[in-house]
Amino acid sequence: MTRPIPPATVERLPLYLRCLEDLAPDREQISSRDLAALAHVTAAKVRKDLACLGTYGVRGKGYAVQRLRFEIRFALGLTREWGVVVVGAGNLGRALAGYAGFPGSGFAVVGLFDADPGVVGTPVGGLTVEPVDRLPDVAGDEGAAIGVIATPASSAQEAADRLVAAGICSILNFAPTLISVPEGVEVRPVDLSSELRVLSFHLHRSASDGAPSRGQPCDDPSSSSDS
Amino acid sequence: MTRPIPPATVERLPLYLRCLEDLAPDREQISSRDLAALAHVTAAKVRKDLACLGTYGVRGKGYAVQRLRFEIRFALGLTREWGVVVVGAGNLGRALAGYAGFPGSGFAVVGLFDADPGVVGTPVGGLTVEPVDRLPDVAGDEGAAIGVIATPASSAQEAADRLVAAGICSILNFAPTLISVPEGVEVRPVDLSSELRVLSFHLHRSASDGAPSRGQPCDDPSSSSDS
DNA sequence: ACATGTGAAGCGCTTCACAGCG
DNA sequence: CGCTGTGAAGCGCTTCACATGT
Repeated sequence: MTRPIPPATVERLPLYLRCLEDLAPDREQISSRDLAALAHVTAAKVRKDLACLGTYGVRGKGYAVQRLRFEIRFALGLTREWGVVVVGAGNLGRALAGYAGFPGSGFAVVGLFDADPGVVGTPVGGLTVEPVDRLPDVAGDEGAAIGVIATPASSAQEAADRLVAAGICSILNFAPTLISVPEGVEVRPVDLSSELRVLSFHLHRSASDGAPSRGQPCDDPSSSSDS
Repeated sequence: MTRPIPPATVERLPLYLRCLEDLAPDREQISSRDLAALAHVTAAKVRKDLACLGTYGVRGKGYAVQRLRFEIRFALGLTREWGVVVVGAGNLGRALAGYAGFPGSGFAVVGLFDADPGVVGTPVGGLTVEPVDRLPDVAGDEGAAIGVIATPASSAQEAADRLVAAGICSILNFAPTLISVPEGVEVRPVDLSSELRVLSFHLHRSASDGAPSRGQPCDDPSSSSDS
């Protein structure tokens, strides 16, 4: 039951959870097919993924929504709250600080830091921007477990070093650069520019395949796809 | 040479390109091993990926940096500039508008929209926030090809519908919800809350495996990993 | 009859190992 | 000799099909 969950499944569990959370409150059961439609995946995938949790659905009926929500939260470690610190208090950092810590999310932003003295002291949501030097203190006192890097690329490695030094070993990196960290520290890059470039690839490709137009090979306001 | 490039390779090309762009200007050659170290991947992967481009390296020497940069840009469709419109002018939207359109990126933000009349008219960078109703006009006039959704989840589907109606078929969705679009429209979700939840999974897991501490199983300030 | 759980087949990506070329 | 380009093996994920259970 607590067999190693495949990475691909771990990446989808948050998706299922969000679909389940958005469900009507009176919905008690859901089939793999219906959940698959909501999550934009296949039903077989849903069943295989959920089977990893040791959560048993009911044959002929489906899964108990409430139970399923709990099982996924449990598997993801969302039965407790994790402290998050954000480094970089520009627009992005401020957006992420508000975005991440909403009540009930399982995450609480406990610190927002910036290297620029001109920004330090600014109130953001319920927090005040602090100097990066205070990172170790805050992270330690508040028991922060996750760090978010929202600095320019040029400061990202330094931010990562500070986070690691403060005992944080899970990092979300929004800066458009790779960072190096000691073994045992997990970094997940989130990169706008790379995403745009991948979109560019597909635009470029479909522009070449037939349609000679300027990059809008779709003129088909047809079916709103799945459900 | 223009054989279908595997999706996994497409996702890595922007990474290689960024590494090449960050290289010292006088660097003329680079081996697959060195590029692999910079990109945090394996050398075999680099060679297989680059072979897809029909870009030939020089045996015994490596790849010509300049040439390689051009080939990757070409493959990604970055030899021209793509117009980008951003829907949602909160902190996130403003951050993305500045982030995406910097000169030389291959992208130009041509419009920033918001449904809130209180925000419309605000200057952001070189742009002014416009009402969403103007989206079709601006997207048409400026030839925008990519849309970025930076609205709350509750408005994301509507934003997507407006983008599609305006003829845009490549969407980057930063809202924490799935959106449905007609076939032929590509959507890439970028989701902070899911990323945090995946990090939570790993924290949770390593906290269970041995270390009884509060979620910081790493106390190992050892090697700064690879190269 | 309906929907889950699961072996097995299918498929793509990664890794290996080395031939080939500069 | 060094490094690329590439078949082949290895591995994981997805899909299929159906036995199983209600």
